[in-house]
Amino acid sequence: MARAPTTFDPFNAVAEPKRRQLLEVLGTSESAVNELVEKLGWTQPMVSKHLGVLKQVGLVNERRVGRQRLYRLNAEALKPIYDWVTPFEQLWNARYERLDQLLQNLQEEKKNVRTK
Amino acid sequence: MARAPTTFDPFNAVAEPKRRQLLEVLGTSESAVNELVEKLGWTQPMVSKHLGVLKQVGLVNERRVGRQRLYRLNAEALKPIYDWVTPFEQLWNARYERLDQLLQNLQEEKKNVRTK
DNA sequence: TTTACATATTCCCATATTGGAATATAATAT
DNA sequence: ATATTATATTCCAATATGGGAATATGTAAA
Repeated sequence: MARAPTTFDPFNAVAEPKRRQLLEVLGTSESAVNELVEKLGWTQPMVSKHLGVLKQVGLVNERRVGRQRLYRLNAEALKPIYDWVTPFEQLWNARYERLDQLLQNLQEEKKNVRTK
Repeated sequence: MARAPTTFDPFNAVAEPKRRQLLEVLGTSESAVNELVEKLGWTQPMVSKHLGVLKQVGLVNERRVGRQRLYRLNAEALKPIYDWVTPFEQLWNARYERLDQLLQNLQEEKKNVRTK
C-alpha cells in the first residue's frame, strides 16, 4: 500500500505547504485563478492543480463567472483538523499552568511573610 | 519533485491516520512498543516504523529502559498545526456569532416592547 | 469565424510512500 | 554460552506525488 492520496482527507491535502498558503490567501477573499497566480507568483497550471486537490477534499468551492473561475475557502472542511489538534493544547499548556500556580504560591508566601 | 517526506514536518507526519491514532494513545500515557502493539493490534514492525517517523519530526520522545523503549508524546511539536488551523475557526463560527447577535437583538426588542 | 483570454489537463520524471515478510540488533535471563 | 524477549531494519511491491512543459478546453471579444 502506498501513501494515502492527497485527496483522501483534509490532513493529507493540507500537508503540502503550498496548499496551506493557498488556503490562507483564500481565507481573505474569493479569488480567480489569475489573481492567485499573480498574488503567489506560481505558474498557472501549478495553481490550478493545487486548487483541484483542495476542491476534491471540499476545502474550496468553485464558482464560474464568465471565463473566470472564482474560488473561495470552505473553512468548515478544516474542522476535523481543528477538532483533532485542539485537545492536545492543554498538554503543552499544562506546564505553564503549573508554573503559574508556582508563581502564585510564591506571591502568597511573600504576602504572608510581609504580614507576619 | 515528489511529495514531501513524512518526516518533513508535523503536517506531513500527521497526515497518516495511523500516526494520529498512535499520538492519541501516547497522549494518555507513555508506552513501550509491545504495549502499543497490544493496544492497537498492529504488527510490531508497523508500530516501530510509525514511531520512527514520529520521532524524527520530534512528535515523540524515546526513553530506553532495559530492553524496552518507552515512547511519550511531545505535544509542543503539534503547535504549528494548532497555530495554523485555529485562526480559521472564526470563519466557520462567524455565522453562529451573527445568529447570536440576531437572537440578542430579538431579546432586546422584546424587553423594549414589555417596558413600553 | 477568427482571435484572445482564462483555466484545466496530459505527459513526463524522480522520489517517497505503506505494509508485509524476513531478518538483524540489543538486552536480559537461564 | 545460549535461549528468550523487545525492538529496529531491510527488502519488496504497488502507488501516488509535485513540478515543468506542452497542450487542450471553454468563453468572450473583434
